[in-house]
Amino acid sequence: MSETTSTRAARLSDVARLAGVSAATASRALNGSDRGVREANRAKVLEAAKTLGYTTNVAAQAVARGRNRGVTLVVKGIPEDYANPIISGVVTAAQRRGLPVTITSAGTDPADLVEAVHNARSHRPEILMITGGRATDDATIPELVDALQRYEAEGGRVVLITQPGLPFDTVAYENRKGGYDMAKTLAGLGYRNFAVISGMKHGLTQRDRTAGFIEGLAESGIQLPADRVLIGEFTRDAAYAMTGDLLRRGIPVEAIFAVNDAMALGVLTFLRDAGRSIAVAGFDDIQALRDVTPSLSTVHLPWDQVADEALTMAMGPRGDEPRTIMIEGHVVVRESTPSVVP
Amino acid sequence: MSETTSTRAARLSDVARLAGVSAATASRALNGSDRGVREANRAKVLEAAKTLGYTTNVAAQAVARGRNRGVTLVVKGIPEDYANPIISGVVTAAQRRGLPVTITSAGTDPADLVEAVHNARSHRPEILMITGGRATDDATIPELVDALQRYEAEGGRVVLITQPGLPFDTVAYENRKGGYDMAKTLAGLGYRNFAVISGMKHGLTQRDRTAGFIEGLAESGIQLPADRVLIGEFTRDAAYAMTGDLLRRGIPVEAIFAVNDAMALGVLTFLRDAGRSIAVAGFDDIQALRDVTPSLSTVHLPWDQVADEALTMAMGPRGDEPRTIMIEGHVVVRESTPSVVP
DNA sequence: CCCGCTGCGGAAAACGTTTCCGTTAGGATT
DNA sequence: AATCCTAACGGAAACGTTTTCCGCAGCGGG
Repeated sequence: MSETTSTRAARLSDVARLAGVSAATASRALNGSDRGVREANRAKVLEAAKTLGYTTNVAAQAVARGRNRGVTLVVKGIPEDYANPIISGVVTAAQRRGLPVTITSAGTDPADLVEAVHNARSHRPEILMITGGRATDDATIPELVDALQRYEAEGGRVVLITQPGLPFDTVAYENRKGGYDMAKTLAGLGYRNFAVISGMKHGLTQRDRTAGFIEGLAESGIQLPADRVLIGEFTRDAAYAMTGDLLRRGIPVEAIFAVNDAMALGVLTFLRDAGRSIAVAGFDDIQALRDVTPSLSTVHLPWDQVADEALTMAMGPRGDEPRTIMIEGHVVVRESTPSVVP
Repeated sequence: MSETTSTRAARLSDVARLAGVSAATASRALNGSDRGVREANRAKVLEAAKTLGYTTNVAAQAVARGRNRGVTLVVKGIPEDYANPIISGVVTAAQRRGLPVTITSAGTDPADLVEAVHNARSHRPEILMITGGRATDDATIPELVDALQRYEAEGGRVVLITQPGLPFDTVAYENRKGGYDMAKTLAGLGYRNFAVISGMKHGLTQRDRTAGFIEGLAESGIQLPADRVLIGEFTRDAAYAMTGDLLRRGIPVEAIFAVNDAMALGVLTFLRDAGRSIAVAGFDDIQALRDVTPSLSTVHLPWDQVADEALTMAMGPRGDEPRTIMIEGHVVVRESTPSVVP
């Protein structure tokens, strides 16, 4: 406890004094770009800042400017081990534009999301981006919409990466069509007996993907009995467990459609552990798939493009109406769904 | 452009006025926990905050308090798809303690790290946590140390999750010993001809793991020729490519040690693609391994514990001297390194 | 020689909180 | 009934920036 000389952090006025200019000039030299500062002074300020180890106090900056630079990304349930492709997409896209991005995570509970949004809102970022599926039965939606609308009214920018339907600029991807296409593809490969491993009942993402899949099957002349749709948590581990349940029931299944890749991996691994050979298909085309055997058939989504569109929309002028950009995916057939010889 | 009524965000004084109390009281009711507020008033304030859709302006709060609540985590190169186990560990550990965590990512370049730290520092968080390997030849280290020491002098808390040796509280894991143990284990399984797939020359993590491995081999009576240590980027893709180089050279290799799991997966996949059967071992024991075949032998590290120790250290009192906590891993033998029958 | 620009610098007023400190009310103690 | 304590409250001064507004100098054109 000897050398704990608790110094104050250097502040702008310190820099200004050392450089022999006013705080206003120092500010202009360091951050405010619009107005000119004589070259000699600018150099002195930069020099002084360096010797003092000065860092802008962004909090103070945000207070003065009324807004925080950059984008705040609210994500549902980070701790999943398979990286969320949206996160890396947004981070890279923002980096390319020189925007700082702050990630705040919410639990999987809808109420957590609202809280996380409140939290993010309290940072007053220029851009507030929210990702994570919505649920139909979600009682917190009105509250969420309210908070976000208020935020927009205050001059903030809101972009959603999720299902369309909320009154905000949205980048969405074709969940239903992806499921539909996958069903047709699998039927085309000769499969007839299916099961679906899905997530929480009311989640829109999984609901649309499942509904699309069922519709695609129906159009191929295949009825999917209700008990073939298993529902649980939206995670790899839950999918692993659900596959066990499914097999224990002794239903003859030829192919399992999991509503996302992480879950599909859980299914795949369970089947391998159990020594069963059943076709598996997923959704998302996360990078982790590259290292898995058999390679997984899935619906590819161009995540980088999704993130990029979202950022472009956020940085562009605000439209009169909320816009929605739909991104299409396409089915990729790999080893996990070999064609069936009749 | 009709209803773009750009309202001001509600501020504390608005809430106070509506509740019929002073700003001071409103502040105490909403955030300042220490002092008492009469129950009736507290209720009125909360009510008013709700109807106004008030959110604390954390920037202003940070300015007033002089510090931002929570931990800022600086990570090297987020966009890797295999989730960094440290990130999820820290996020969960912080969540459990009710601390908000902000993640800022730096590129892979050392200079990027310094910049990211400057950036993080400018947020004035209570806790500044840095993860990502250090390099020996890193010219930016003095600058980094300087910035961090200044930060501590200003009253901030710095914790590193990386190699020991810098004058800050550090949580480190036994890289050298892990490599060493892995070598002995593999030798014990009967392997004799090895190659190592490693990352950037001067990275301490990979250097220690590699050095430990070589030492372990030596102690088992095996010399590892220098040309058997391949060096490239610290990523899965680079490892994939390096494995190709290795095989093209026609060296008879029985087992490949990759200095981390992501790289080991690249190796594994290349071997599979090339139809070769060579033993592979990694390091870290990331969760993604569960879904891969053959299951990968690796050095297990208790990441949740690492993160937890780091947070505990950060929240506890500051010691007179920087402390270092070493976390040990242990070898896990799985299918990718079957025992060799001589 | 005067006038109006232009370009730059500084003083000071915001920005939205927290917190210090003084004040008041009301109950407990003599 | 007078005094002392304590708890709750409010006014106002911070916190570290940005930005507005004003002043000043220098300069070219009339």
